[in-house]
Amino acid sequence: MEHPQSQELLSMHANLCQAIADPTRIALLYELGDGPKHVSQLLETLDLPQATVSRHLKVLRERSLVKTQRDGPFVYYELADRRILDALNIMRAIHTDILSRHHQLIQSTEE
Amino acid sequence: MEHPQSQELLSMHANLCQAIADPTRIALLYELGDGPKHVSQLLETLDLPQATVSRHLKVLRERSLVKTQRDGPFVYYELADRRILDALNIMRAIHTDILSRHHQLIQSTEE
DNA sequence: TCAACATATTCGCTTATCCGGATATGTTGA
DNA sequence: TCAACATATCCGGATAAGCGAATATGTTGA
Repeated sequence: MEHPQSQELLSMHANLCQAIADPTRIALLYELGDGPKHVSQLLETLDLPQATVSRHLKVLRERSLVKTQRDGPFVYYELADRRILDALNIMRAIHTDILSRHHQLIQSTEE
Repeated sequence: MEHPQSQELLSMHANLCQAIADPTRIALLYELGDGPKHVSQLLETLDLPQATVSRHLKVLRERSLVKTQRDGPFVYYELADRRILDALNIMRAIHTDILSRHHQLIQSTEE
């Protein structure tokens, strides 16, 4: 298999991956997996300062991972592409496996 | 759908995603998608300083995304879990779609 | 044992990212 | 129009991530 990619494309690819490299943003994306929500709703479940959530939403917006829609005073955020959840789930599955493998290692060392 | 995750797990998840948030590491992972390669082979295709590649490989190693095997003077690197390619491909597909959507926007604005 | 090659690490520096608090902007109903 | 609420941005300062150059470690064959 060939994977020739320009430095430029690689950078942009990495930039997109950067968006999911933060715990708050991962939580936001999973929250939005349930459907569109406005900022106050997100604040409720995440329990973080409003400025913090807004800043992270901006990162997701800038990278086009979410889209927004204003409804009166509220701004609803929505996933722009649900495949982002697939990517996150794969990463989580890999992570789970790594953890359980480490766990096994520790177990077998202890006995 | 429920996604209750402890802050701790979210951090670790993010930490794993962090690994793919760099163009050099993405390139390395795709290179290793072809099969195990030693550092000099990776240097050839990536055309980067040896220290740089070694540092990035260390990041991947620390997060258990790659495993190593020494063969004489060479250290072979190999993907620990090929699903990482699936995750990367999804991110790339999302990125491609974003780009083409932007492109369409520009086109329709110009006309 | 030692020169030569393969790989890893350290150092000093620059740049990026994250945060909380304060403040600004946008929107509504009275 | 203005108070009240929703959201976004700005400002420092702290922490982390990136880099190149130099150096250290590991391995081999002579």
